[in-house]
Amino acid sequence: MDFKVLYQDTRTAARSGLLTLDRGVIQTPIFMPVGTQGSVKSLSPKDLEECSAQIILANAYHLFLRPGLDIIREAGGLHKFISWHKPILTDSGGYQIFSLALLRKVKDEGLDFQSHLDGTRHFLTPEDVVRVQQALGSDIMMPLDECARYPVSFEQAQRALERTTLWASRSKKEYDKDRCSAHGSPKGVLFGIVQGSTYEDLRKRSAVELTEIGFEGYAVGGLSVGEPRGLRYNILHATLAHLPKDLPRYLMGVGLPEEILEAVSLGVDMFDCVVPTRYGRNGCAFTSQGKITVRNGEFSHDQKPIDPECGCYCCQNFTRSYLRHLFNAGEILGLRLLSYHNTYFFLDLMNKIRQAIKENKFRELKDKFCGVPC
RNA sequence: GGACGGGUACCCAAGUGGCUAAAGGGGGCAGACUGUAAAUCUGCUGCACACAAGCUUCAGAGGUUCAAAUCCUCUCCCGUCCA
Repeated sequence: MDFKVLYQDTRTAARSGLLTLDRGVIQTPIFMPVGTQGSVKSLSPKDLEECSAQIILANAYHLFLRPGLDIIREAGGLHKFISWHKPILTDSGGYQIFSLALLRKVKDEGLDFQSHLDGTRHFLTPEDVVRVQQALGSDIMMPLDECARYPVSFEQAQRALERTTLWASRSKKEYDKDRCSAHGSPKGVLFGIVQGSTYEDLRKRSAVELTEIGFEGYAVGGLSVGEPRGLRYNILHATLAHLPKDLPRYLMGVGLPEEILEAVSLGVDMFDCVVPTRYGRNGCAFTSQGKITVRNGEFSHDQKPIDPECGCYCCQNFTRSYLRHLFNAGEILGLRLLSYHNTYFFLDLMNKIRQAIKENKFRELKDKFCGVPC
């Protein structure tokens, strides 16, 4: 893996660069559409290419439970299985510790959980989780971490952070083992995940400890879980200050367009979020004029495209009136077209961000965008 | 002509003396969604109103009762069956 910052904005910490992986070169800042179960919901790999996706996310936890590693191995790895040949970042399942809280018990040794699908019990160690991701053929692997809910006491946040560091260190050892054994197939890299909730000193400690272990990139986890926005950016800013400047920084699970702009201005390189596809499925579209709920009555006679400034297939061919009709009639095409548009919109925004950084006009872009309610 | 059954809000439909401005669906209107157990979830949906009081409702008209969508009488409509 290689990461090069090519352009540095002079008025903010925003930067643009190239992240080179075995399966492709990624221009940063980048947004990664989320395909938890090996599918960016309702979109085909062809759609994703048309939207100029450079990398997508998949989830090791979900794929481990279903269809299971044997089936993915049989297919020749995740890329072949899902027919997506650009890079894939796999999330470990750390977030599922957070979102499926009722079904799991977190121990230092690993994660004891019950499948949300059939109730079967499983035990996964951080080493297992690295091996699962290696078996999938992941390009960027995330270690098992403990994502604390919000709000959480200092002591609990500290415990989650200590466990995250312990697991990070064990993940790194497991990862190093495999790297020593030489074989020619594409190799994934391993990132670290900073935790520490909204406590600046915990965030600093987490960042420092992970940097000592040494990863190929660093993610900030445990944000956008309900904390106030102002606090979020203070914490993000404080966290980034303790991470290496010459390695990629990934803000996990974020976010809305204005949140991405804010985070880019603080120096974040990578994002992922379910928002474009989930909002799309639920009848909500992002536009250059802000967010609109396409289901709403005001669009029943609106013969304009979702976003007149958008060049996507949906906006070039269909009206708001038709999209609203599709949603009202429960037609599956509606949610697919909106997912397509939203994904295109987010990736186009990232393209504009990169261009603006290159031209040293990022501040102007951000101000223009954040003047619009998202 | 006769015998039953039925007419409840935008639609379907429950309710058979007070706890009913009226269950539940559908439809309509709005909101939420952030490393996806989500094509999901939450509100509102007689009128008026910022809220509260208030006003008008269960085919229509009369009646019984302290109290009626609910009981009685007549009328009008709709279905099914028999002549």
